[in-house]
Amino acid sequence: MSVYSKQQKTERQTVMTAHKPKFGTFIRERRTAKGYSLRRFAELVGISPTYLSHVEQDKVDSPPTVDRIKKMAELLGESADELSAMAGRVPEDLPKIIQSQPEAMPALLRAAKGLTPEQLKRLQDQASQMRREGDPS
Amino acid sequence: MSVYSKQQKTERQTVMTAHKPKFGTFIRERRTAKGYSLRRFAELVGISPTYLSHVEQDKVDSPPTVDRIKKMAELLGESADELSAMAGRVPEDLPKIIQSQPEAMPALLRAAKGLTPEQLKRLQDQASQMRREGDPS
DNA sequence: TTTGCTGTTTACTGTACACGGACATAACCG
DNA sequence: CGGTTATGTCCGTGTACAGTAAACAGCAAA
Repeated sequence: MSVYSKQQKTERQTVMTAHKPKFGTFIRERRTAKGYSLRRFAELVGISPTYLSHVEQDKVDSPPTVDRIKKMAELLGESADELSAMAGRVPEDLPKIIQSQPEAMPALLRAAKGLTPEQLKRLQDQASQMRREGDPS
Repeated sequence: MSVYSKQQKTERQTVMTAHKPKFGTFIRERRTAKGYSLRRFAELVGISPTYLSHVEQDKVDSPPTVDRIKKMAELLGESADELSAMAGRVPEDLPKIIQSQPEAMPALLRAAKGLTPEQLKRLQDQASQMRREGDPS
């Protein structure tokens, strides 16, 4: 470690250590419940059996990328958003949405921080309605 | 490339190629406008002059990490969110917010997709008001 | 007891994100 | 004019992340 790199890899690390139900453990539980062998499931997801084994044992420092997580979710009948959160990652379509309005989207998220699921649902409904109404300018 | 790795590094790549105003070019313009030398600015940001030079020439495949971008924004008097978007990255506090409500937050963002800045502002205000009202359950 | 599955371990690979030292160029000062 | 100092750049190197490959051990059926 040199004189630079004073505040490196902070975000990912802290996020990663935060997945409570253990991503790998959860995947293994669901995979076996679905009757997939490790090799078979790895093949369907598009990763190596080796890597899947490591992931399911939580032996990897950072979980798979979002596209693989999405594949897993589809095969297991789970929510991709839920799995992504468990893995400490952001669902793949969200960055583009955020960057399309670099000021307003982050501001909205920060304002929505801490709200209950019910409150968030109401917000979501209002957003949908705005879209139906069209641009009011 | 082996039999696996069929759909690798999709997200980052596509996002990266999307920064229109060229992140590096923009940084250089703002830095020189502020009268910082490359070495001085690099020192303040906490990166090496070499690396900064590469970044400003857009010679790097992917721009700096969010924490360094944030530092740059502060020094240059620019919006960290704006710079992050330009670099194809998500502001560092957002992943945690999203993951705190893995279903509702992505749903909200998707519903808000395509709305105008004015509409988003209205949503944001409503969110702020909800928070003041507290949990209605 | 071999075959054929299961999952696991050790070692290796390629790319992203960065650092360090040597370098060329221009400005400044005596 | 020559030497010093500050500018930015090129080339090589290092490390972490996201994986792969080959070889392995355990077990069940033929």
